Amino acid sequence: MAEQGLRERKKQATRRMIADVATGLFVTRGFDAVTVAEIAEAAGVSKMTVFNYFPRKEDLYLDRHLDRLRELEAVVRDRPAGEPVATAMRRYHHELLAAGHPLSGAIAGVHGFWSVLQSSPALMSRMVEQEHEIGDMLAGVLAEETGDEFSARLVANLLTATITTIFRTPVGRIVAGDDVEQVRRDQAAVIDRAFDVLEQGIGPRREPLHSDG
Amino acid sequence: MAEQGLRERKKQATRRMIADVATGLFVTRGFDAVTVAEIAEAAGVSKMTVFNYFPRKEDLYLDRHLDRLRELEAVVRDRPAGEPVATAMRRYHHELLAAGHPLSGAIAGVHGFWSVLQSSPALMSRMVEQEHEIGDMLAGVLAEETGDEFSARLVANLLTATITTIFRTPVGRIVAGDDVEQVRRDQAAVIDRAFDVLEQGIGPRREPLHSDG
DNA sequence: GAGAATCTTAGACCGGGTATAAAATTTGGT
DNA sequence: ACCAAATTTTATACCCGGTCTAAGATTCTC
Repeated sequence: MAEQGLRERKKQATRRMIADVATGLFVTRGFDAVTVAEIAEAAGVSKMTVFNYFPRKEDLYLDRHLDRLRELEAVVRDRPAGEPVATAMRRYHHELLAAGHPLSGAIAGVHGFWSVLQSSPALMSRMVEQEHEIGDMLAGVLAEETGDEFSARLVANLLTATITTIFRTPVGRIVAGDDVEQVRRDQAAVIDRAFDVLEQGIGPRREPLHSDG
Repeated sequence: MAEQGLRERKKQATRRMIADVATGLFVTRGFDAVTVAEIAEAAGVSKMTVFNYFPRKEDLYLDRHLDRLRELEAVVRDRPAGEPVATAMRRYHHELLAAGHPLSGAIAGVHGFWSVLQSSPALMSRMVEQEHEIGDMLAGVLAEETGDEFSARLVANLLTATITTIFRTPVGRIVAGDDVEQVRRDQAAVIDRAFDVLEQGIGPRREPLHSDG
């Protein structure tokens, strides 16, 4: 997989070049105001070639999805034996945050990224679809582990809801104008509160096991 | 709101007529194979008029969404004071099931409905969007009640995930060929299991407070 | 270097969706 | 019952995303 031929290397380069050109146009003029024909021309390539690499226009902007999907899959698959999924996911999100990763949502750059996203319903819709794909992936992995199709689906959907909430909360605050540093500091608590609710449920809080109140 | 003029009554009739004609064409020939121009012609109306009533083609098929949204909102808003949201939602879904309502998902008709839905990515995508709108509505109502924006969002997303799981589980089974009566009998347990997980979380099961076996 | 396999291209084409301005219809007042 | 204003419907032209096709260019394999 390391030693690729010239053809494969050219393809990867072309793919990245097209996505970069497109993203540049999107951030300066907005998603809807840029046509695929324009992108093709600016990238020195034909319209068909653009669609060759990116089946939908939206994929030109949301091209990191596959990487993220695979990473989340690895988080679940490679967790220590016996560890609950939620625990692994919680740890992973704390790591993302500590590393200042864009997907933590608590970073200055999200402003530009998100404003383009928000400006186009098609783009938002595609992102929701991608979140849904994450849910499908999780459901598949969990079903493999436990054999219980229904529980897997349920837990996967709850997990996905938690993850998207964790991501969108800081993004929303930063777009709303909150101080990025402050958002970043708060984010660890956001992660923990979200996973606490996921693990313990939204029902009325139960008294501790050996009640002494 | 009861006594409408002639104009308003005609509009409602036209709207329903167009949706019915469209649905008829969709179920016999598939969503993608029917063009909006065809629908307009079959309904004896111009293409522009179709788009006047239904902004997107997908809305011609998923035209019950607004009703459902308002009903779910009423479930939350009109629940007895002090009752947890999850309790109200659980009760509502049991009622849907007992009434044999299509939105319970456990009814013979879903087969046709769902196969059309599945045949078109655009339709599926639109439905996911609608589920998302339910989440937004719930988040809004809960935020009004508690004032805690973040918790509201989180709970709303978890609730939405639960609801969609409850709906899709029987639909999936019926489409897969399971006996409808059996699915219907199982559905009450599905609802309870789902809400139990929502209320108590996916974490390791805590021992009951005063264990009595 | 030849031929097979693959990638790119031009160009025509389809269908969803919008814009515009004119024609038809309902409304309310008299 | 008629007229004028408001609203709805219509025809038409148009844009853009996306697909199809067949031919041309490039890379691979032997």
